[in-house]
Amino acid sequence: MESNENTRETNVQSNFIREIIDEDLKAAKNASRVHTRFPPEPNGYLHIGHAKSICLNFGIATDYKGLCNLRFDDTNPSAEDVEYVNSIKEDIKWLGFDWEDREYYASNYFDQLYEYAVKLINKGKAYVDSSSSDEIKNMRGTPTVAGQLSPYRGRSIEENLDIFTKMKAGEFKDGEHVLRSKFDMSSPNMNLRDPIMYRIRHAEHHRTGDKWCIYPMYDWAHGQSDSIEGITHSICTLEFENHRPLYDWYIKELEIFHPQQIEFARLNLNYTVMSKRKLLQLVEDGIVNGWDDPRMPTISGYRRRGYTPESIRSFAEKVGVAKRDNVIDVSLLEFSIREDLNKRSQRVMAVLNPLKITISNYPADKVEMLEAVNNPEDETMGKRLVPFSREIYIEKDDFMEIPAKKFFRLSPGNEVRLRYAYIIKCEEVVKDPSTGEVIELICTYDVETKSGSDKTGKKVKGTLHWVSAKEAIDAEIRLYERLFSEEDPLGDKEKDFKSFINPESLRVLHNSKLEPFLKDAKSGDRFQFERQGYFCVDSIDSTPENLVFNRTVTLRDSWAKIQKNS
RNA sequence: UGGCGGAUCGUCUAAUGGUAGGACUACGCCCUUUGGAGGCGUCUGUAGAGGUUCGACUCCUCUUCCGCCAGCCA
Repeated sequence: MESNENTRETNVQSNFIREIIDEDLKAAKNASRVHTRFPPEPNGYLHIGHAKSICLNFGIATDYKGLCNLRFDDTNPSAEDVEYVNSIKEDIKWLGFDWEDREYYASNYFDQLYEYAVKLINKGKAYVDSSSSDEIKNMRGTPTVAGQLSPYRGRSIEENLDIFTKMKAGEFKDGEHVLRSKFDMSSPNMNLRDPIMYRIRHAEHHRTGDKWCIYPMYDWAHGQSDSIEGITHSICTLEFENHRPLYDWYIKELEIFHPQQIEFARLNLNYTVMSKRKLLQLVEDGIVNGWDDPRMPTISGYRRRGYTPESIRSFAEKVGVAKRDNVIDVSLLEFSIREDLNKRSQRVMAVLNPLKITISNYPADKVEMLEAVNNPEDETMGKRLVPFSREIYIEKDDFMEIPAKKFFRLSPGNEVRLRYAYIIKCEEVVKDPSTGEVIELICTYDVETKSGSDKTGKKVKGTLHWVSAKEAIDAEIRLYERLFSEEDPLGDKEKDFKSFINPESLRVLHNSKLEPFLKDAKSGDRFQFERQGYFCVDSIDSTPENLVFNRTVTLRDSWAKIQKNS
């Protein structure tokens, strides 16, 4: 349906990172090269916070005519999986970015990293520690108390080399030894207290199989990986700021290319959680239906929900880049998708909760085909024909037997316009005798008021959407709301975040009636259901026989606001 | 109370010694055959106290508050 799914926006706003790059370019640093990278660990699906980082890194590369690599930080085989690398690649592509042939893995560098480690041992800057993990922990000290030197810290270079070789050769069990850098056990920066470089892990790696049984720690792998790839600007989140002195030290001791690390504040959204660990819990506990559940803040979740790549890119642009902690209001994300879909989506009429109307003075066998505009924001999208007949459905919410103040819709004796059709008047209310529920309305129409040729000058306050009963097609509609009912689900230290799940986060409607235009809707197609919101065909569960639509986002609803404030 | 980093409308984000601006939200009004969209407008902000200066969000001093760091996770 959309042909321009993956075009780039222009007019990007500057930020402190771009200013640093501007200065570097002015000073002709790195031969005026700009090379970034996006370095996910394949241990979960990408979320909207990653989208910010992707847009930042790939966006900078594009705008400065540089390059951006995709590099998987796959240094921990026990958490990682190819399922995740595939989903990550799909998500980045869908967002509209291209790493060309630069798909790299930290595991590509395991041999080089091993050589670097040997070099550090030879320089007397690394040693094998044979303490247990508890002992190491206890000797580390606290932020205010210096750590103690490991009894193994004084081992000779020869002995270190010997044991490290045997570690690699698989002669020890998990946890028997680690390789540590000999840095500073009394540093006030905990990251510098002889950080571990290698641990023994007899685990199958999704790329290197069983070639290795020692795996580098992130802190040992990351900076050198950047260096090997010639990354000029290594952009990461704030929590790695404390690690930068370590990365700089490794680079200096190894005498290799020095990428500049720049830290920015990660994205947080209210009414959701953003850590992969917590999202994994929601998946594993069955609270949501997988990583791509439309309620998840994952890229695949938003995609299935009906968000466009453009809307997410535009959102990433709007939130900005800075160093202070932030919590973005989800309404900004919702604004971004409405803004995009308003311009491009096909309009259509769909009755979510049907109420039958019989137009008593309309001929029983007559069917009129009425002209409807496909998108008032874009004339080139043309028009379509919608069938109209004696029996139609309107939305239950569009009728009130005793109208509230400012209720402009249908009520007994009142007139409203049917979109693209006639003005009707409610003459009679039919109720279920046992429950008192309104089950049908008997109305009359004014033949002179046909849309487009109405010369009666009649003015009505409300316009309703509708579908012709006989021609209507059925569909399942999934109404999504925010996943959590609390703005900050992690804010209460006493209660588990999962207890704040919004019970209304998913409501399924089975009796919805759609205009026949929708019968050919394809997986992923997006529409505006007039007066309701934006919906898309579910990519997993929808079939031509059983259409399933997901509500991406509601339209802004000023009537709901009036009700809420009264 | 060790180190590092932060603090500008309700929420984000600009202003880099010279008119505190934009976006979202909220609230009005106009318009409307989507109570949509659009248009116009309003509210609200430099954490506090001193100092330097003709002039301070910006520079200096002190204070307060917030985040991160004690994984063989990333």
